Amino acid sequence: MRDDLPGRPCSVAAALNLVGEKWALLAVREIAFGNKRFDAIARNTGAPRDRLAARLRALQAAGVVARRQYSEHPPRWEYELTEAGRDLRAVLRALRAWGDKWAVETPPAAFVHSCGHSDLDTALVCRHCGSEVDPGDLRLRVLAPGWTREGPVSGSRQPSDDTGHPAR
Amino acid sequence: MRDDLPGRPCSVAAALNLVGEKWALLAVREIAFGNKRFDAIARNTGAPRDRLAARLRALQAAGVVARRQYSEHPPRWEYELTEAGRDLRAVLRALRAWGDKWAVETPPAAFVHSCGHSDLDTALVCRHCGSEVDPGDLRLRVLAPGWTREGPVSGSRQPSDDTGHPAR
DNA sequence: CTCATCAGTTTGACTTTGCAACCGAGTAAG
DNA sequence: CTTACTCGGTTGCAAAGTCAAACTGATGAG
Repeated sequence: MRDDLPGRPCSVAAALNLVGEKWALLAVREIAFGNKRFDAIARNTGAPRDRLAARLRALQAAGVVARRQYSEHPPRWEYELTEAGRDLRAVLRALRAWGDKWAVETPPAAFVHSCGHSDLDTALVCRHCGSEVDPGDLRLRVLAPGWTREGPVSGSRQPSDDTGHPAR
Repeated sequence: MRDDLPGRPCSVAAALNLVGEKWALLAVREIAFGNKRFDAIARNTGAPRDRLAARLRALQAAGVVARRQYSEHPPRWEYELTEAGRDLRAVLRALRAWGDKWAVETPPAAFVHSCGHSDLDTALVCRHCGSEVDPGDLRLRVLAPGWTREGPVSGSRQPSDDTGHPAR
């Protein structure tokens, strides 16, 4: 949507630009739980109703949720996740795992995998070599022109420094 | 830290309470990249310096980053990730994957796994049964008393409704 | 002496948020 | 018919958060 984000060009920043506002991910959480109606989302997230209305509109514009009328005569709407919204469940899983470990004493909810074990415990596996991924085995490659891992190349101005003469 | 969060008791909400403020995760991203100094973080995230200072203090209080003096005489500090901060890289990976797919045209950065392939592609595998986890195979179990997947049990007041007589 | 670096803080304008009340369409009870 | 209630929001306003730019203060380089 917006490309004029400050700082390093980054998918994380771009993602947060769409779903990083307060209450946005919690609204997605509730819809993913199957609570699709405005009142239920407001009650279960605790978000102020006006903020929630604004967030749901933004999420709709970002293509994360869709608004659907499920009753004509008492005019009623519900929100559902688009494919992009369903993909956000991976982000919610990561946040839940981190929060279970570092932000709460005892987990207020848990996932059960169909294999039967009552507590989901997962490993991240590289599809190419089949081995579990250790964060230390990852090397970042910066593809954005004018940027390195350390920052912008030697103080050059990013926006439209196409004058040809060296910066500074 | 804070338990008086509004809405459903949830590790996702608790996690966002600690790292969900604007710029917090981008600061963690930069520190994870090895850019530990205040100026580098400010430049590479684009965050206003006052906000960044506030976020770094909050992250320090949350135990996500640590502030270390690396030079005495020109008094200089650097930030580094604690174990909790390093665990946040999983959240950043999930956000990056989502952003790569849904928030940008072409990824501005990519991870290379030590196995040699230039683009990281991972699968989530259940440690118990060894098979890849399909989000549809997950069932949520709500453990928090007084709450179900749908919301609080029949309109009962959450805080200290231990009177014994039914609500409403 | 002057300029630059680093790590912030201060200032003042602006934007977002939270809260409570309200609204309108429709349903339900008396 | 009147009153009350549900759903899905909107409105008004004060408080809180955010922004960009300038400033501070310690130090070191030329």
